[in-house]
Amino acid sequence: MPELPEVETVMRGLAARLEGRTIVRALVNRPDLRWPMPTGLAARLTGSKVLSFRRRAKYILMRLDGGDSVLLHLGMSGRMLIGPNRPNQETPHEHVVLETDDGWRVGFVDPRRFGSIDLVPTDAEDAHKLLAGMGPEPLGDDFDVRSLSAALAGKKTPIKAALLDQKIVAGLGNIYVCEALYRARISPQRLAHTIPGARARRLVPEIKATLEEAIAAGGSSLRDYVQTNGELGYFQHAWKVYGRENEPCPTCPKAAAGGSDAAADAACAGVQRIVQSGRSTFYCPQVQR
DNA sequence: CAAGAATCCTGTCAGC
DNA sequence: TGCTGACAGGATTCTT
Repeated sequence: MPELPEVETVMRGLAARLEGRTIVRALVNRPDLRWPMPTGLAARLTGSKVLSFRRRAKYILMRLDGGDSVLLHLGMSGRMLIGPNRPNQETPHEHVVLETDDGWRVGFVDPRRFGSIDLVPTDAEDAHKLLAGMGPEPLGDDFDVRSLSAALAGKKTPIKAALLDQKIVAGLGNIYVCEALYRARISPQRLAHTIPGARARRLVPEIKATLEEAIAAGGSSLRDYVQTNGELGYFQHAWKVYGRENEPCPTCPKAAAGGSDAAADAACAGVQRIVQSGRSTFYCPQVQR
């Protein structure tokens, strides 16, 4: 489930449970996820104290005493299960398990195994191959109209694809790109180099607002997530276009609402789904230009 | 070099 | 009910 807001939510849940704790036992249940597990991972984790957490793009960094950080990516299907440590708690696809000195258990579950885990020196986290070259954090001050405009200048790819490119902005995924483009009234098919200017001035604040609202929604349900099965947040109810193919566009007037807008209603066919670079895009051609 | 396709893997769900 | 195919929130690697 993980785009930036979900990763942020997961990171906060992990921090609340693990910061300051010592890992008394670590299980590494398979030799690889997307890539081979780092050598000596279980040994490095066992006995370590967890100092702090950080998120970078869709990655979680867990700092350990001793100078290493664990670099974690949830991939497409990764979840963290947090609960009291009890016997016989095997869960399918639970690839890594941490047990704490205060009797808690954290499991990394990832059926599709697109996730990854690595170790990186804490003082060189951002030099890791997976983080080097990453674009600005969308919620940071470095991401603004100027920086986005510069990154999009001359790009002939559709804006949808450009925003999914982590080198341009780090942490957006398919859902939030669709939502932010809708809110900014920009067609996902518009070429990226036409965005700088008025459109970038609309887009940047909508990206930030969409992510902030989603984090607020995910954070509110953190307790549920900790207690049960990893179901996260309730922001999905706030999606305006994602996953809503053929549903009415929330902006376009509806015939039932009055009748005087019949012409506009006839022009709006509702939310459309198209495929761009192999992935679904949801948008309203009437609203987004 | 840039842009799009193929790829890794399993689970779920719609349609027959 | 069971089978089949499409599709899924990612991001690297391979082709064009």
